[in-house]
Amino acid sequence: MREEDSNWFAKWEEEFPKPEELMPLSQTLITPDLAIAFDIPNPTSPNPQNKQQTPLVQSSQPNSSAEFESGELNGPGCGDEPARTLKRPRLVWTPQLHKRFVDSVAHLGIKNAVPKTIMQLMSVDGLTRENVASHLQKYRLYLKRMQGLSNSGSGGSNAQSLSGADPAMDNLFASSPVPAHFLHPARGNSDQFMPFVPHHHHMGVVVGHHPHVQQQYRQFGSPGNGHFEHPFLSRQQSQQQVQRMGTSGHNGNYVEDVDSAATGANGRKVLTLFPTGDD
DNA sequence: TGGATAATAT
DNA sequence: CATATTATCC
Repeated sequence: MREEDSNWFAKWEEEFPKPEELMPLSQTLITPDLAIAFDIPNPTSPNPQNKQQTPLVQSSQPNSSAEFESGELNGPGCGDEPARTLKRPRLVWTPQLHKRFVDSVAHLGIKNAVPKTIMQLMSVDGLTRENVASHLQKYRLYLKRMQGLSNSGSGGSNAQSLSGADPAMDNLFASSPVPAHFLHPARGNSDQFMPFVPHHHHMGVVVGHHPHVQQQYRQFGSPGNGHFEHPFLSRQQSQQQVQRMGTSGHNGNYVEDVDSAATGANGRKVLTLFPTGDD
């Protein structure tokens, strides 16, 4: 008797942070396309910016970014985007993004959980099949690793304090609950559910560069949110929810809805996806 | 599509 | 320099 997923979609949405609940993140919430559309310098431009390594963290406002790209956008050769090669920077898989990923896979079923389908189901703007495929690969490894080690008990959905699992993987993957069906492949009853395509929040691609901040488990960021509004952006006004769950600096603590801000260091741009309520 | 490998970041 | 994470190639 597995919980019927009759209302899985409902739960799914529940798990997602609503735009209203999201915290305003003053980041470079601009997608390459959008940037181009606005005729502004491409945030993804290979601009050799100086590495602004701000040693200090955003102690004042953890959830507010220190700066925007407004100033650094215009740099030498920024106006000229040789072939606006929309070369997106490395995609940063945030726990939430992973959550969506896992949910999509779970809802699709292992059988249909192919990169293409997952990507489509996720409806994340900016996400490419390659991104999903790459991550899916890692995810599979994680599941495999876990299956091999967590065989005791069919209870099976536990996965965290395993001494065999790689710490790095756990960190990210443990952030999102792994459906039980994942640990046991289609056995006899292998049927998936309907290919329902949810159209809740949409995720946009954000390309920003931040000096630090990335992990979720650490000090609890004070919810002193700074509210910033972007001058432009009419379609994707997104806000990020910076919820940090950190406890005593110990590991073994998993976060549930942690949203980590992607940060890029020195001239490196990071691509971040954030949920938006637009479709 | 999936897996291995390279590249890059931390 | 080692490890981790993502992109890319086949």
